[in-house]
Amino acid sequence: MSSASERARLPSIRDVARLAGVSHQTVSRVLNDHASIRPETKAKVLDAIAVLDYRPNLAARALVTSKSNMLGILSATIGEFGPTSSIASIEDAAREEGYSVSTLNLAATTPEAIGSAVRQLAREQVDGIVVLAPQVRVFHVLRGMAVSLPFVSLQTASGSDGVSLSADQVAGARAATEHLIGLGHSDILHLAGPQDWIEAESRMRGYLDALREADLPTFPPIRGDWSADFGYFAGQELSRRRDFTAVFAANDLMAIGLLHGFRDTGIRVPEDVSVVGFDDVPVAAHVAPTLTTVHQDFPELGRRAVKILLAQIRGEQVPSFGPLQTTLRLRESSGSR
Amino acid sequence: MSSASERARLPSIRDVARLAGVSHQTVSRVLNDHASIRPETKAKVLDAIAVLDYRPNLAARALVTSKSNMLGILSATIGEFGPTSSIASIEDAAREEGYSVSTLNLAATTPEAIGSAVRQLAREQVDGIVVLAPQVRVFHVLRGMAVSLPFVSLQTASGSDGVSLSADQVAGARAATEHLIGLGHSDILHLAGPQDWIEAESRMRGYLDALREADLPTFPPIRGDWSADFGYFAGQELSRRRDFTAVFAANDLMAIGLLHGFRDTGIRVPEDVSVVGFDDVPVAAHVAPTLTTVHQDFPELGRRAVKILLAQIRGEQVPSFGPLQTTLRLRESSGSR
DNA sequence: TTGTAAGCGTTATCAT
DNA sequence: ATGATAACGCTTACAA
Repeated sequence: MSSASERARLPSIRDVARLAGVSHQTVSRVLNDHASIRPETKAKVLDAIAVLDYRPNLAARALVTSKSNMLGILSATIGEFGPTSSIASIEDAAREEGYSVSTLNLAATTPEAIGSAVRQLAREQVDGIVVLAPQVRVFHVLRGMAVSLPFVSLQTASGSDGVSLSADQVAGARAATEHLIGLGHSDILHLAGPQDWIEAESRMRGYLDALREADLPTFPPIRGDWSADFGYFAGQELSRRRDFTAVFAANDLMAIGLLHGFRDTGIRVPEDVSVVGFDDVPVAAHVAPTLTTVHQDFPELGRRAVKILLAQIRGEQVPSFGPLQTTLRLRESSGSR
Repeated sequence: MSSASERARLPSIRDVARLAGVSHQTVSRVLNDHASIRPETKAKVLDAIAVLDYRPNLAARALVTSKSNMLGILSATIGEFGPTSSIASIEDAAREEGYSVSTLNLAATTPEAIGSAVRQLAREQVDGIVVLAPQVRVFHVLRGMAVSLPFVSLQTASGSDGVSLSADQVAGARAATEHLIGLGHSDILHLAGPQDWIEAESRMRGYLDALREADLPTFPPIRGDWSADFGYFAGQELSRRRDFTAVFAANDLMAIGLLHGFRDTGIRVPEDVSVVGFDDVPVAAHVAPTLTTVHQDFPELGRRAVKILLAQIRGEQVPSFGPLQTTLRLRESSGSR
């Protein structure tokens, strides 16, 4: 029996070395599979590792290499469907490549908050950062910081010089609007996202492009906050004003609230007004009426982000993906005029 | 000008020491605000720290203390509303206490997958783990592993001896069912969650308890997978069988799908059948008809989890919270018989 | 192919 | 109250 005062210490590289009858350096070489090592030596070491159930100490490794094998996620999007799906896939993709993931939720998007968040992540020694903070000003701050850390953003800021990627929001919004135009609508409103959001701008641009191209009148967008509650409010407000026959909402949540608002004020969808959303959240296919929307492949977005970031970190050729396709999902909420 | 070959090295504790004219050990003491240090010495050190913009190296600290100041989140719930909200608040609460957070998504809930996930987290030196893997079998594995790491689970397994906490699912489900009974319903079905899930069991128990207490007939539950698609399918199936007037669904997504299924088969809600869900997801208030459901405070759950875990880690008295209250949100989908 | 020595940046221990 | 010295577990040199 071992003495009670004995501290349980995890096996180290030296314990492995002793058991295998080699130097600790040889063990290290096996661990990092160095070229020159005799097969039988390697076998002995591997054996010892298995016997002792040895696991390398990541902190020690991080200390000496100044690489943590950890990625940071900087997020400013609490609990929304899209970003959440992306985050999950980022984590998975990262782990598959041997990286762990540290997530940090931004409470505010003030320069101070962003700065301290990035510094915090840097302190944690993350090797790179995935940014899911789709507010324009976050980009400004990030660029201004001149961070030496590699980073990728899931959203494309117009004129952004950093590496970034995104589904083609403009094209998706344009397709949605063109769909409405094709149905014979000519007075189409846009329920937009918050002013500061990159995606809100992209979706609005797609909407405006489509209308302009079809020589149709544009209306000043209604600025929402992405929430279903706001959509409901907008629906009630819009019921007083009947100069339109279709609404393109910048996301599904607002669209669903809008449907509710219309329902409560006696506006029938799609008979009186057609509605199209964006994102294709899981309930979009089940609300009443089922919601026509633009589908995005969020998980793929996350996977691509990791690929790009890791290439940067490793100094490899950064892959360039084509814009991620969005697809229009036709459902009941949009009908012909 | 500094030479080009000069490697940019972050300032270390020794650089600070040199600038402040003290030993590196004194700097360390200031950093960990040790008791015995002369105010003026401390001031000098703090000054030097500010000048150099010094930040302690977390890896080095982790190496020597074998504490990482990092919490692990082990999750097996991809993208669902509740867990996602909790995770966000766990991260926030942890950061507030000076801990960072490493999240790991479980792909499968096989013993092997769970084991390797926990080992991975342990390798990352996390000081404790929050488990959001509400499958019963995950608990068995976790307990069987006899992990020396402190851990907390957001779900309460019946008979679990580990520390855990949860909203009172049974009470919430019972309240939902009693609400239906109070409306005059006597034939109430339950659309349950997957067999293996703790919360599915709790919600079913609440349902059964309420029925038994009221001396009403119980029906074998319909086992779903939490998805809106399944709810839709169930709605269509149930339309052939009209021996009930109310359904209590184990979550909102299934309830929303169910509403859709009923709608498509001509069953009116709440006129023909009443429906109650669980979770109060943001769209629940906006679907048609608006969904009566049980509200849970997921963020608070996350905060409590962190408090309990940190108390364990620090060896303090583990706080014991009362069961988190759930509240019934009355909406249109439930009506009197 | 393998071993020896040094050092990563911090805290812990023992002096002073 | 402060300083010197030794770890922590690993990798990167360099030597054999």
